[in-house]
Amino acid sequence: MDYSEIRNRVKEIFTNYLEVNGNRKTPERFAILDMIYSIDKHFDIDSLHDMLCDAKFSVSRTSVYHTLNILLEAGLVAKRQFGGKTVFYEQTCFTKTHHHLICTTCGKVCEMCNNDIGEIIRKMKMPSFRMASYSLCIYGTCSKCSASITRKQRQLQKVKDQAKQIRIKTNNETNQST
Amino acid sequence: MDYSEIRNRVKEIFTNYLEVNGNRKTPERFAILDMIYSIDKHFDIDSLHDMLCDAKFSVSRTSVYHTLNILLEAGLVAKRQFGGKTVFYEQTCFTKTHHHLICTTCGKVCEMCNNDIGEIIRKMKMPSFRMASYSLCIYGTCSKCSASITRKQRQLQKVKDQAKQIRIKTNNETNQST
DNA sequence: ATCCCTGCAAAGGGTTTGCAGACGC
DNA sequence: GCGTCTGCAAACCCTTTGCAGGGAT
Repeated sequence: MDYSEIRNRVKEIFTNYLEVNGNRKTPERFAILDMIYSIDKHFDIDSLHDMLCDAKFSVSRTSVYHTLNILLEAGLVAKRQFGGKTVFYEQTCFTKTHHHLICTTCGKVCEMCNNDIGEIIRKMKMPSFRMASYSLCIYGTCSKCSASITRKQRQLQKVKDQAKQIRIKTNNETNQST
Repeated sequence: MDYSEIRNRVKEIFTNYLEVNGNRKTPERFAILDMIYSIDKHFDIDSLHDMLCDAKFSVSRTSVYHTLNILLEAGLVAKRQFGGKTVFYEQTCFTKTHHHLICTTCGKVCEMCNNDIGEIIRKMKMPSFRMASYSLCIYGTCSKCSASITRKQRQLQKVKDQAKQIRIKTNNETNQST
């Protein structure tokens, strides 16, 4: 399914949801939906708002917040929290299921696909629970931060070694002088 | 490993962490750690604070916040966000790995164990990423809410059916009168 | 014409910060 | 005794709420 078709389909779904729930079909709401489905990664509310303003479609933050809540209820977007303060959102329809790799050092979040996990989760027995969606967050250290931590540790080791050398030297001198 | 041994072991780990990082070993910090490891489920900061006050160990919220950050860095607790506003925490050491079932209707969070998933995640190839921990959140509807939704839908259907019957009756009467 | 929606401004609430006194080291 | 920690109060910031005007139905 290509880009424009996805956008049409989600628009259709949203239209239907708004009608069923007796909500109004305002241009702001469709503009927000459209913008969200033009972003293929997770985003925070500020970025979304900025993007809408840049696209010459100024919507107030209030409306963005309100519309996102409707879209959440409609199941057209998902909320994501990766441990930091910022709350992220992402599209859910016609999207590859993916997981998140979160670097606890720099805070960077990467996406990763793996179909095995999704299958196992869907097959999992959940007594008296009807699953709708899931979110897998993997915390750790990215390559960049791993390298920088190793570098820091090496530097620390160097300092310790130097201190040791100085102690040995000092001891020797003290011993020689006595 | 039994309860008191776990508490001793985590205290040891925390002591070591504080020493290595040049932090002070204050009674508040150990009281908070001890309280956390006496709670075997996730908890929010307010509950933790209340529990400490109830246990005749009044610690300020500020200290609770600060200590939790240290414990997070030390890897002795994990932060959990389930989509709502509240931030939860839970113990990480000597704890059965578990996943969370979150009811998006009532907000209730249940814990569920499944070893298969943990194994697959650990075996998963993550290019240039060193995994430390993971969090799996499963969103859906719990049995109670499922039942109540079904009930509501049935009621709605009943109202619609009644309306239909009235329409039919009215039509018949209109037809008869003409 | 109704009344829900937008958007401004203000309130709300959880978390962080500044600072003075206390206390671990 | 030094330097950091505790705890109070205030600041901070994201999100929600109240309200008046405007637009969808």
